Amino acid sequence: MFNQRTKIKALLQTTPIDAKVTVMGWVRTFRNNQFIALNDGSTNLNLQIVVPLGMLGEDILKRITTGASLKIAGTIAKSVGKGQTIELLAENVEILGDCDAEKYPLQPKKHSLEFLREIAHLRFRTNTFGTVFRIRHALAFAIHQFFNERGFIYLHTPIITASDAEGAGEMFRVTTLPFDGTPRNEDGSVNFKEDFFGKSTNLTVSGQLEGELGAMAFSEIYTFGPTFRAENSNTTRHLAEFWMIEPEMAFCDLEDNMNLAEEFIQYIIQYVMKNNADDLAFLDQRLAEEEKQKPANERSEMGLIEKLNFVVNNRFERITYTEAIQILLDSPAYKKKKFKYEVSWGIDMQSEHERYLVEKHFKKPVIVTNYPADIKAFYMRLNDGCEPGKQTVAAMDILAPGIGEIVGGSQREERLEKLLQRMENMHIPVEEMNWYLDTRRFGTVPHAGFGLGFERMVQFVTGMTNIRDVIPFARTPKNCNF
RNA sequence: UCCCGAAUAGCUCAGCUGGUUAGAGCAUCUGACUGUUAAUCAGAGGGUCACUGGUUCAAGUCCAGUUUCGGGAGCCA
Repeated sequence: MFNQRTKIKALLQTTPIDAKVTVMGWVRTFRNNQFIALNDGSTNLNLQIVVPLGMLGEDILKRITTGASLKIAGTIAKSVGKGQTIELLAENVEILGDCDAEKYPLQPKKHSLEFLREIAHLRFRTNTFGTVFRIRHALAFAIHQFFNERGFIYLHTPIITASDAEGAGEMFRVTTLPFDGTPRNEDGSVNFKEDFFGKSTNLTVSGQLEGELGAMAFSEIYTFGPTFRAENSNTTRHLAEFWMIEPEMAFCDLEDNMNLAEEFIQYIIQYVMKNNADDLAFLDQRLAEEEKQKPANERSEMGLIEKLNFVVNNRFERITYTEAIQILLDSPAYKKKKFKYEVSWGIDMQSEHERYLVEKHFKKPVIVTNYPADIKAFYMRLNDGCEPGKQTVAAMDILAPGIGEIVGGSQREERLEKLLQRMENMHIPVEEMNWYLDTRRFGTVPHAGFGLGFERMVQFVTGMTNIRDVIPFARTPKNCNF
């Protein structure tokens, strides 16, 4: 019985005047006892339903409230009023689900994002979040399409891992051991032999190491899955559970890696611009109104769509870490002592430094390459021929305006001896990593890859400033609702 | 985790140097009206001023602690 319904997006696209259709959706507003703004989530636009005066009894009219779900049959007509091209002249209105107006928290008015975060189970029904999550979907789809078109294999790397050498922060423990009467060894430490996997296990912080194993057979793979970090981070760009895309390519160097990352980002933005124009238009306007509230000197120079167009049509700036440090040292900000943190070759650049490069100096996405080896992970390839004391690795970070680091990647160290040396220096347990090292023992090849934070990408494309507003149900320290 | 700020009606907020009965807009309810666009007009109901303790004749207001939220920083994607 429900198959007969027509989606509102399709109606607004095809405008089939005089067609008899049935629509189903939720009431956004009911004006004048006569006009229902109906939304079914297929688009951010509503379909106006016209209920002829006197057609419905008082008892039914009272039940058409904001949030109620309806099934309406009628005829599509050119709209008499302004504000929409077509409307549905109702012939039959059925209430599928009532919505108590006194208890329903969503009103036909502007709500704060903070309030909507507290009712995340209902916020999909708002214009803003409907739009954000349609774009999130479009980005996810575009990502799969991009890699599929290029012959990458989608590899499902494990979520539970026994490796603690991934080196990307605190991990969530996975265990079935009881809290009371935990089995102990003679020295008092926990006896993980009794645990489900017979060893200590955690949720993954990265699929990269397993991804590399796939690339050593398929040439190109990518992962796209959830990732977990038990960091006590309370910021607008961190989550305890987030999604990450990690391509890994054999026969690939840092240059190829950068080219792919840039093409990739431009491709998925273009996909959304083409397929979610209504959604982007809504967000563009939303952001423009928000900007108006700000003092003139804090307003961003570009609108959302303007910014996306710019990113799609311009090459990213590419500089080495050494050049980046020099730009910072030569900057007016440095000379006026505006930076809180020191700048010198060897530092791990702080947010203020990255923001200066991206937002003030270049005003576009910037790829920084060849970082000092001391501040980067063990698996990154050591560059040959460095100055003494200035050893660098073939790493690259893409920094985006307003977001910061959106991509982190590198060419991997494929030379067994150098990798072993590096692991020893960094106290990585070599014995436990033999499965990883085997790729270097048996037919090793130059390879590279990167990780893209999916939520940060959604933030960039939607202009949402808080990462908790671009994931359906955010997991952050002290918050695991819904 | 650190720094700063906030918490008053369902929502968004006002409430001054402490002083009668804590206000507004929107939402809700009742009624009117009907081609509306977050409809409009009239009226009504709605509050443990986050929590705990303290100062004071008197605390929404001052102080301390706790909780939660927001912004920034660190860690990072």
